[in-house]
Amino acid sequence: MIDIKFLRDNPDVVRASQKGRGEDVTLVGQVIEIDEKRRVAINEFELLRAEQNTLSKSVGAAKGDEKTKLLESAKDLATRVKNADVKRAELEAQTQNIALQLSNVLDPKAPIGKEEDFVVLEHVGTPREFQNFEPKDHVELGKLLGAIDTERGAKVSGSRSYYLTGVGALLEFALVNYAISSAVKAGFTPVIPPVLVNPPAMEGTGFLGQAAENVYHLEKDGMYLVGTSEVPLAAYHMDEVLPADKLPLRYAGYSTCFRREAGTYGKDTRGIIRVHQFDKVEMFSFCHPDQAIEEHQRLLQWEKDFLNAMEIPYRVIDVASGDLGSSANRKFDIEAWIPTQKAYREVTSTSNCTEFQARRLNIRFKDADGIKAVATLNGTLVAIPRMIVAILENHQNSDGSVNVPKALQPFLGTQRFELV
RNA sequence: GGUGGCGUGUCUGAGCGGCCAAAAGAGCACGCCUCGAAAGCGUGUGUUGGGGAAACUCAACCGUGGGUUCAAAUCCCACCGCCACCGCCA
Repeated sequence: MIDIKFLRDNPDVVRASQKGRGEDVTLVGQVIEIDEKRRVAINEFELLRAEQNTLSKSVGAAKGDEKTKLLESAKDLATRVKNADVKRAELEAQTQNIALQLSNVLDPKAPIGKEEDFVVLEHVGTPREFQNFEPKDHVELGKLLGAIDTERGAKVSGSRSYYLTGVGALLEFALVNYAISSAVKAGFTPVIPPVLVNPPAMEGTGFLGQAAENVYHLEKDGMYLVGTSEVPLAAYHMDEVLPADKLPLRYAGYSTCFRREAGTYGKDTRGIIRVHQFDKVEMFSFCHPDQAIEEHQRLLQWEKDFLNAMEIPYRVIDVASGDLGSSANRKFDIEAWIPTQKAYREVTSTSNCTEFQARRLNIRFKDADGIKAVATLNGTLVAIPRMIVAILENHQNSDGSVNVPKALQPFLGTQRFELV
């Protein structure tokens, strides 16, 4: 949620941000208008309440006729207080309601435009030339290696489902182990969070807004399945005040992620690029707002380190304003080269949510200047299926066997995946 | 799932319907003492919101949400959470 005081002082900045995102600009005016009314209502209520507090005290002290008389007027005042309070509560709720619809204020450096208007920041590595053979896609390779079984996945769980078997399963463990051990080396606290969360956690992280249709909701229990461990990691410190000298607090969460993938019919229907369930190691940082931009760069660097270790060519893009999540003020995606698609495809993503998410979740820090909202940032260290796709396709040999990146060899005990 | 107990500030822990932002202790900060420290002594120490340039002032907050009352941390109801015991269970 946006800071209403900031909005009051800088309405044009917020308007420009909304415009850049292609979102409703008139919300800004609506908030200002209702906020005005809200403050008037607060004032009315508080004046009446103060009067009531004084009167109530004198009722306690009074005796006999005096008391009967006072009670009479106190009763009348009580109803007026109640009415003023109801009005105040309504306006507070309305203000909140509209303010929550506003997205985070864009970083001025974020490219303005729609999804396709991203800016490529850099290319790392060179897409491999397949001289003597036609590269196979990951579905075919997965079958040859006994690593991925999408047919049985569909039989048991429908479309966009799969089994990782044999070296596929082993590859997941290796990726996770490599990711977690490098995260621990970098100072992250490894975390296995709950994936079933309650409404405050889900709402607080901002996933029940535009992204709501992609969330699995267990109505009987009033719970949600998370689409990323960002949710339980962010909510971990919900309603807490963190000591400033402990910042940044960095967590690496390993969890299963659930996504309905509503509205993606026909997109990536083949293989495991877009699935309903996958495992992921996610980095999450709570830091001082003044440090957020640097921290964002660090997260990006750790993501790049991972891709480098996997020996996969990729590019880094600065995601355009229209394609940012509502909490992010800037986002960098890493896209790995997928040979059979002759395209770069998203494998990781890191967002700077500044204080936007923390304000909703009520996560603050305390230093000499007082108590303020922290900044939160997140970034993918490794999303398993997409990384498997990238590894299989980029490191395949003509017979369908696949070379294992050096970094993973200690975890797998082999240099090469052979056909089954 | 059943029964019982409990939820108060950074923590422990008092709290009779009005005198309660809330005793006491601990912690923390500052000061005195000291060569320095510990101990001791003294002072201070919640958050959010409204108004105000500020000093300050007003209001709200005792798990959450309702209710009773002129007045609720205190009484009533619902929910959530924690603890104990029983039942079931990987």
